[in-house]
Amino acid sequence: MNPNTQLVLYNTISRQKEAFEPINAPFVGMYVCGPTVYGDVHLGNCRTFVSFDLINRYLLHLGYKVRYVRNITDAGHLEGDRDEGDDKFSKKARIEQLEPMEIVQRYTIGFHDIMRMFNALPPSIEPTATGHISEQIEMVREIIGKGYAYEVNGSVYFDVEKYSRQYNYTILTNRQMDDLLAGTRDLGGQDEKRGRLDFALWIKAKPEHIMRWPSPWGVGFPGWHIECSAMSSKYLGDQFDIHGGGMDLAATHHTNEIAQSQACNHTQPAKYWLHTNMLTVNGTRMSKSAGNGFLPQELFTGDHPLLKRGYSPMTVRFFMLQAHYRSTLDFSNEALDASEKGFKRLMNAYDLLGKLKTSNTSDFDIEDLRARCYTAMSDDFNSPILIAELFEAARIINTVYDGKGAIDEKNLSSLKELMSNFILDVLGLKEETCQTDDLGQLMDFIISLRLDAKNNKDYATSDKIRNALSKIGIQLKDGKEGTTWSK
RNA sequence: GGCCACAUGACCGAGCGGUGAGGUGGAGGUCUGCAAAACCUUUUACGGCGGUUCAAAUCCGCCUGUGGCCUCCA
Repeated sequence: MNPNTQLVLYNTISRQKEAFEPINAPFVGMYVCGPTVYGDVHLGNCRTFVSFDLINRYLLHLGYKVRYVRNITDAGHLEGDRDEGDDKFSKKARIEQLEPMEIVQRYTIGFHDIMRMFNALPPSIEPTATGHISEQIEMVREIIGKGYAYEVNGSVYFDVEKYSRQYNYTILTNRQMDDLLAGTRDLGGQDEKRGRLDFALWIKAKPEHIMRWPSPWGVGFPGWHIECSAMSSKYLGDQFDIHGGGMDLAATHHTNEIAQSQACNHTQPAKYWLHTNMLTVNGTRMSKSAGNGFLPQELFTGDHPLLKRGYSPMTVRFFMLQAHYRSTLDFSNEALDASEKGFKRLMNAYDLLGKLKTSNTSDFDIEDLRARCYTAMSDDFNSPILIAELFEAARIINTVYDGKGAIDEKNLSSLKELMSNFILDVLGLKEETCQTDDLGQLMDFIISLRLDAKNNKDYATSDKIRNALSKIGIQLKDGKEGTTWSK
């Protein structure tokens, strides 16, 4: 690693880039809001988790001991406007004739499968909301004890207006309280909330409600935001380094998390708040409600009206990493096509590293390139610039391979380390072609047959072999050193 | 309606006060039996109108357009 680069990251709370200084270096605590597992994760969800995978990987690469906590929301979030209606799990369960926990299990496994395909490292701890009901109840009790929440009819609400007199409720979004109030609808007569901005910490369960737990306020289930506050403080302490999630969570979910933690512990839960931007389709945010989302599986197979064809998981990951995590990224077939070719080019160069011949002199200075890679990543995890630098490395590799440039032992060795560090460890990209030994030997044999034909000037046969292989997705490349192939 | 972002070449995307980021595509060339791949050259853009500055894609103002949040969402 390069100790000379200071990592800076953009903190939503200050709306500027700040030097990253962990509370207890070399330990770093990072909490990321995970998925709600009542349905398949769509590609937009995946983008956030790939972004935080990059952040996690870079922190690890820099030598930090990261405890990465990402929750699974499997309870309690309500649908509808006024905390009415079924919870998502029991509703979905009724549709599919399954137990709520069966739904949770199914989609949790699906989520893990997808994350594995994207080559995302698993978090250190992946707590579930249903597994931490008592912690949530305890936190609600404390908030009531501190005077920032009140019970009505078996439900508990957070008193936002009281809180906002002592703390800056809108610290994350910098909104004015008056504007927030203007944006809310009138409270109906039946509403139990005292203030229109108040939100539920604990909700009384209706008789038909399946997911329910006993509490000091009766049988019910936790509100939307309390799980993250309870679980983050349990595993990372009342104050930790990084809290992350999608930008859509900042205004409501994270704002309320901060309020809960402040009210309970009188501390800001996280030092740095990181928010990833949305994936868009034709300029519009991909979301469940807009119906413009598609599933990773559909993207891989190409089985979707918006898709011309399928793209591999690593192509999609590379596509995501070519944009900065705080920018929106617009999805299109053309953009995926471009990323696919770029990704192959980069990985092809990486493969060539082992075949390079060294010289006594070197036309390239890898040290300088290496420094630029660290500079890019340390500037708020700027993976697009890192990738641009890696393409420069690819050019060097290809030039040397072509015999049009020289590299010495020392620079080649640092080039190998650089490529491996950044492509594999930091960007988390991996080879997708499974070149088994059997296939390799078979290909060697076919290539030797074709070489015989070529030597006999039997180009009809040599082209026939090449065309046939091309049809099954294997490209032959005749070079000075002989013929190579790739899938 | 309120608040907040963003507008970059054929496309995707960095940059955010002063040397053509990069990828894809297009054109030309080198290599090759021909291809492919690779390499070289080329394709020099920053929504509009003002302003600040020796200098602006980059700062400020206005306008236009798009999007996000305000209601579950990564």
